[in-house]
Amino acid sequence: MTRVTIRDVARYANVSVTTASRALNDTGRMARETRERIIQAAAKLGYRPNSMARGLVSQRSFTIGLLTNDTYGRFTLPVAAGLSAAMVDRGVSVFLCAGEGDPQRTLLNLEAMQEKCVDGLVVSGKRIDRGLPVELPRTGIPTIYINAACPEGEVGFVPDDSGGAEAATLHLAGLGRRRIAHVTGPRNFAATGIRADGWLKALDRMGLAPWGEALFGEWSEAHGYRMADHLFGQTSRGMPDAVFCGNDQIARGMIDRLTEIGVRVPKDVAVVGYDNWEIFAKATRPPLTTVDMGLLELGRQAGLTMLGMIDGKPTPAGIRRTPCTVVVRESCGARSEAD
Amino acid sequence: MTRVTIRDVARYANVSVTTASRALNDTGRMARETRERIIQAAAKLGYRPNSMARGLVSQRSFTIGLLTNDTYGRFTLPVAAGLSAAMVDRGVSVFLCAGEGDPQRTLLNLEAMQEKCVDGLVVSGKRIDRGLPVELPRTGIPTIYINAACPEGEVGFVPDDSGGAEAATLHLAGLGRRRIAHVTGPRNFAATGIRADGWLKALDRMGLAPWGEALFGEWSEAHGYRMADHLFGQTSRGMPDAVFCGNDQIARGMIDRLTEIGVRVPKDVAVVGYDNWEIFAKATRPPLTTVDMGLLELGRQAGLTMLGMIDGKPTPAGIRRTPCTVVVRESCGARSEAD
DNA sequence: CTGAAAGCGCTTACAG
DNA sequence: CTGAAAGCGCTTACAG
Repeated sequence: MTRVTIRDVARYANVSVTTASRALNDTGRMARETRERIIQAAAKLGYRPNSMARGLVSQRSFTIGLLTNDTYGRFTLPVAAGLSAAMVDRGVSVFLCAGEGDPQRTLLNLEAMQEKCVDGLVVSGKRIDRGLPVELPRTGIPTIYINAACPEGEVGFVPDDSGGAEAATLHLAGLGRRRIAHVTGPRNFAATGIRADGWLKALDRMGLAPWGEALFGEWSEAHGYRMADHLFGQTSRGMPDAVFCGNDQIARGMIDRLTEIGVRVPKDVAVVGYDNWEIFAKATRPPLTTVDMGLLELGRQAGLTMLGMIDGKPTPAGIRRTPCTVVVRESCGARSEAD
Repeated sequence: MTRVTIRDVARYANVSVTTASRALNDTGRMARETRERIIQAAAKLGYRPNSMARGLVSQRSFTIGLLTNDTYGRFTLPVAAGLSAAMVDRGVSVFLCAGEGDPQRTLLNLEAMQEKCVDGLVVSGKRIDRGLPVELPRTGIPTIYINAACPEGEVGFVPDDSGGAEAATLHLAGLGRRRIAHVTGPRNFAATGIRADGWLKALDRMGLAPWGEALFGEWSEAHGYRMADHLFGQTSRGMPDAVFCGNDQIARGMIDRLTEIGVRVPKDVAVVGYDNWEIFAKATRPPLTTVDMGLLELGRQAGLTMLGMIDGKPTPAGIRRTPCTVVVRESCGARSEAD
């Protein structure tokens, strides 16, 4: 029942612990035959190196901490999956620390991570203009900020929301839409501003005028629902023929209301969402064309970068923007004739 | 820049490492004054015990592994948050291992957890009748199964779906509804059967006959949408005055379609969902009364139990069912007059 | 090519 | 009440 150690392996293979260690780590030079004999002995005995012992001497724990304040994890979970996948292949595991936006709890987690001697720290949030509820003490631990405010001189990863918004708008324009409105979340989120800029930029590129101003509000269905009335209620001033929404919930509310008041989607109005929250986007009637932020890949990239930082590779500070893509479903009519 | 160790603390407080260790761990007996002096020295120097070193000698890593195959984490995330909260207070951190339902990856994670010498393992899934895609090797590590198939002789946690379904149905009956239908997910999920039984049990208790059979299908809005037509399409055979839905998505589809065909919710028909997926339930028009599975608390309970198992406390095998509660919103009319 | 020894940072008998 | 020593399971100079 007691765990097999490197001593057991060494004894079994008739070598010293030193040699066993070298064979198992593929370092040093030794007779091929010896190395293989040792490796086979390890396999035979079901040897697993004790990473606490290994960490103690090598001063690396082969762990990183993921600090998140995104309780429901819609953003963090795909990121975590990508991160974890990149890491596990290299033998590093990730601690999940749910801060719940509470300074007390965050601090507790932070201390735990220090005691565990994590090799790196990933701070993951749900908005790019807010950091942790506490100041991160200067620990000297490599740190990456994902979807969170990234302090000067640190490295961050963020989806390229400007590019995503542009792509969405260009998709609409490419389908012949000319009067493209934008309904989005609260004005005080950095992301809304960036997406609105992407919308304007794409319109400008196409020589199109924006249909009114960006309609800021909440990230909710209710906001989309209300803005449908706002945009399509008074026919006097004409109507947009497309709406680019700041997230999928808004798009859902928009489409639901449009359907209720007899505006046909996509025939009369094309709608694009943002987030590609699949369970949501696919259930919208019609299924929602939306922007995917590529969070899984973002997490993977961040993981690779973290691995480099841990290995001491020089890593320039600054924010990396990873690509967003338009996922075409049916709410824009791109497939109305094709399929 | 180099980390402060217990030796630094000992030197600073003018005691041996042994005494420092005892003071910091609050073991042994020594002059109060000495103990306090040491603790203050530690605080002053910002000492954090190295848990790898501590783990090496105490044969405990103060970590557990959370193996999940619930990619999107709707179920796992609240569970993980509760688990983590219960654990962090006791100094144990949790590794997040996303198996993605892939045997290869799951195995890799499992090996990583063994190398990390986790004190416990939590297997978390999204359905109670499916386990990990690989057989868990007999490691002797305390293990808890949450929302996943729990092998004979192991300990598991699961929401009390039968009780939840009963409570939902009784809520409906208590509001005077007499013709209560049930629309739910696929027949081959264990949870659908259990919830359907709860529905029948509650009806029986109230002396009510079920309105037709349980309508199995998918866990989707589309299914709810279609079943609305099925239940309310032909007026010839009468209509239910309430529908208990197997999850919130089904309820959402149901309500959306009901509204479209002119059936008023809750006036004509009361609807209850299941899951209390808030972002969803709150956006439904009207906001959805639904069953909350208490996943956060379930996770906390599991964490406490795990802590006990790690400490060697005898823990009877078997499945624990944690309570589900009805969250009242507006889709049943419980508040139609009140508010 | 191989091994004995020191040491990573702790805890815990054991001795005083 | 306090400390010197051994040891947890590894890796890595150092010596041969």
